[in-house]
Amino acid sequence: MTEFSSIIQNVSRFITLTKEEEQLFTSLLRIQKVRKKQFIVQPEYVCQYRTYITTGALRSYFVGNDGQEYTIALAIDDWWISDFTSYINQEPATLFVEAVENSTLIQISYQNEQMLYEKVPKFERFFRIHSQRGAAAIQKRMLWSISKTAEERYEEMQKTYPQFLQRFPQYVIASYLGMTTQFLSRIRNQKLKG
Amino acid sequence: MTEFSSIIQNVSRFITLTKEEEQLFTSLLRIQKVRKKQFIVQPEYVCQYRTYITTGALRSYFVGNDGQEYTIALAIDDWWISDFTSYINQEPATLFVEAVENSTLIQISYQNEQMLYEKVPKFERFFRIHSQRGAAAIQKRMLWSISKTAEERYEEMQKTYPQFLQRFPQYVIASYLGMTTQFLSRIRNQKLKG
DNA sequence: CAAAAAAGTTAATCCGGTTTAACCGCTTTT
DNA sequence: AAAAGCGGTTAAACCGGATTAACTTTTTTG
Repeated sequence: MTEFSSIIQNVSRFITLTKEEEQLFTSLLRIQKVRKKQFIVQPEYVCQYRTYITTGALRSYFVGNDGQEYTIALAIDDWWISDFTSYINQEPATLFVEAVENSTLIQISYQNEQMLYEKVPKFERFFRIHSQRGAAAIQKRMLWSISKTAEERYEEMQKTYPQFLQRFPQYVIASYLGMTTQFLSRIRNQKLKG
Repeated sequence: MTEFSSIIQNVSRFITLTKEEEQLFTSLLRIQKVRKKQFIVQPEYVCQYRTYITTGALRSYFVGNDGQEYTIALAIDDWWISDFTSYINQEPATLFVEAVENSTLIQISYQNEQMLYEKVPKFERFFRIHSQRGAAAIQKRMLWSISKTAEERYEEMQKTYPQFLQRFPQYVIASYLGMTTQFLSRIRNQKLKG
């Protein structure tokens, strides 16, 4: 039972590791504590790490020319987060990734990930499956964002990720769901009444 | 120079294959010709194949309860397409995948793909990178769909994939861009004027 | 603990894009 | 060659959700 047991469990959903492989893997990781409101990725800097959340809550978001925030991803305990586009292409980020709560993270650097693939090729499989699932999730979200009303999107979130509604402030939820805080407030209110 | 040379080139962007590996790979593929308007995936049937387009044009789309079509993906020569969610989880599809032109496809079945991973683990890497890029592309599209106006989305498409505007009919483009054909028509018209 | 800043609510007004509907080519079918 | 069907255009009426703005509540900070 170490500080790495949760990430090893997470990885073990898709691949099986020997003790030696586990050790090699964890030797390439670093533990990072961040405080609420701290950024781990900022636009124009290359995203250096793939990040796993041991405990806490983070979000990634984009800021448009008009200053409006668009939340791309929400993540809590046992989820992964990053500006993946920046990370995989090792190019400047376009997103912020910000801690919404004080959090404990486990990170792997791009260099170490490449080394990991060489030494334990199984991880190609892990991240393949992980990326495929991620792509499916984003696609579903896109489909919802273009085909459902604001109210339906809110209801879906209530049903699928009720924990998120507790842990993220309203303005974050609203920007994740693609609506204004005012409109979200109206929806919540008329659901209480109606 | 075989019927498989284009797919091998495509795969060789990310991994290097020996002659034997190439042969093993192509032995697991099948070639499929489809005519315009034919479906290769339909809702409720499990998507059996990952599909590479040698030549032609296809699209995947979702039909809402109201009967409205939402185009998820457009693909032409040298692109991959599927209902990936259905394929990777081997669960019933929610999308249609339809040929927009007479097309020549190369397909790998789910079973054969698993066998390929066993015999040539490099393909884990290929599909990892492929999925990561796919996820990045969908994410960008989602960001555009929530943060840009209909006109900006059309202009972006004009800039990024001008070929698509030639090969897909207007109503497909409109549903890909998340607007009505009427509104797309208006945009195109007022851009001509001025 | 007070003051200031951030988060959330409520309501009036406004607008980007949909809906509805009529019409015009072009293909396809018979 | 007529009929039918599909893809595309145009325009009026309409609506979901944004904008603006004033206010209340909660959280953060000195």
